Amino acid sequence: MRSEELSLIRELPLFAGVTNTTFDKLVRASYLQFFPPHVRLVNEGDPADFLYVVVEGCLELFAEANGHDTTVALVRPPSSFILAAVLTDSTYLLSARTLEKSRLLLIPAENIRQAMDSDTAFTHAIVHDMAWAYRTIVKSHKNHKLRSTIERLANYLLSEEKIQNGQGRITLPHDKRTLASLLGMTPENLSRAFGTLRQYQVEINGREVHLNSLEDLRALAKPTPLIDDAEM
Amino acid sequence: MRSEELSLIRELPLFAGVTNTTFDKLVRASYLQFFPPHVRLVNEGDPADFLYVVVEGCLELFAEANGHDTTVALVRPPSSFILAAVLTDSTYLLSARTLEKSRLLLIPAENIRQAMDSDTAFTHAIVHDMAWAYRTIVKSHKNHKLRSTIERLANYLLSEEKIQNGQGRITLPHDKRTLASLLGMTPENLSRAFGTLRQYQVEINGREVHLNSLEDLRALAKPTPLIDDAEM
DNA sequence: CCATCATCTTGACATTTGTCAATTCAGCCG
DNA sequence: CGGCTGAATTGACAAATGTCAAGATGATGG
Repeated sequence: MRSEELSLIRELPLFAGVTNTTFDKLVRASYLQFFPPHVRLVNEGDPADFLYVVVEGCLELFAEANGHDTTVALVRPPSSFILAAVLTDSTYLLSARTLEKSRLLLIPAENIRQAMDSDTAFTHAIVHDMAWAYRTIVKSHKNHKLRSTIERLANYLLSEEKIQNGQGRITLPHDKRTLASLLGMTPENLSRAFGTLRQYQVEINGREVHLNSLEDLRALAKPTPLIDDAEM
Repeated sequence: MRSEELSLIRELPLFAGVTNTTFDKLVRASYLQFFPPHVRLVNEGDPADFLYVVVEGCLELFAEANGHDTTVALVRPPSSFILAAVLTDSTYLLSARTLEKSRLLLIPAENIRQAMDSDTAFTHAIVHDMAWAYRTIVKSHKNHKLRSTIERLANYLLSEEKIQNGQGRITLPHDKRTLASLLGMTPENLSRAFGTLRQYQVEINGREVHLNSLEDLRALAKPTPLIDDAEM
């Protein structure tokens, strides 16, 4: 592992405040690897052998049932995923695949548990990671139970606008199939929802989206920090 | 606080393995109180001043938006709630109200954080509680995104049957309004869904439900441990 | 530059779910 | 016992969302 990579990983929230000893032990036991796009890395139901950390790229967490699948979350650096399965020493509840070429750190579950026993700062970092992940999915759950598909799309666009800070001009970071699945709708319906948003001054051209009236869009979306704020 | 109550609380998963010193400090700073039914205790958006532990009774966690509300979870003893808000020192994402007369332990957030700094066993208990809560809501999220309302109801009935161990005969623990909201549907639709289930040998009489063919119901529900198992 | 493949879009239609209003039902209190 | 209240059910209808099939579009490689 090169030193620039090491320092990148050292800065991850998961390692905030941990001792160098703990960090060295964890990293020595881990694997840092590139994976090509569209590779399935985790299968729901399998025992949780590793904690994954996204160092670069983008991962999709999804679940399957009845021949359908649905996207539960998209994970970008710097963030771990499937932490809860590792902590409870049980099976993964979600599957994961790369959306793009991605660099991941794989930390053996056993080493995570050992580090928790010996380094309180690490345990604290774990607690924060878990709490953050929990709040994120609670928000997503509220988003789905309280809003229509069009409202979810409108809020998604407003969130992206804030993230990309694009002065009302954003680029969709994923293909529309994936976006539709994340928003809990079919691709056909996503197309129609974009059509409906035209009357709110939303112009779409491939992945380029122009939000010509943030006011109009906000009036429709009614965003609230209790669902839409990213916090951190 | 009486000694029988104390020992009940001492047995909570949240306090598993913590030192007597930590436990005493926490309990001395806390309030153990009865609350009547239908009392709102927590408002989403308010700063997280307390961690709540359900010692007796039943709590409903819900969220509001656009004049609607939806039930996110029902909490029974022994379980804490809104732990994540306390750990991140932020605002509650969910509101809470009693469904029945309930006894709650209110632990000041500040004391939780202090105890985490001084007692590693407590931190570990917190980690497990969080991980369990996270997995629970991930399952709920999958339940909603991957299943129809009837499938959700069918699986709910099967889960209750397992919990109540009723040989195909169960009693709904809540009124149907609440059940409908938990399952993400309207009360009218819940009625109709019960009607549909008649052809799967489900008889309903007030809150008494007879599942006369678990096989038929399972064929419809297609339960999976990755959504429906309670684990712990 | 064309052929090809995948993605996206559109239209017609089916299904699911919600809404509103009316009615029934059950518990409770005087 | 009667009447009140809230919960639950039912029916008729509307709206939201999904499905299937057909085209359009856009990127890619020979």
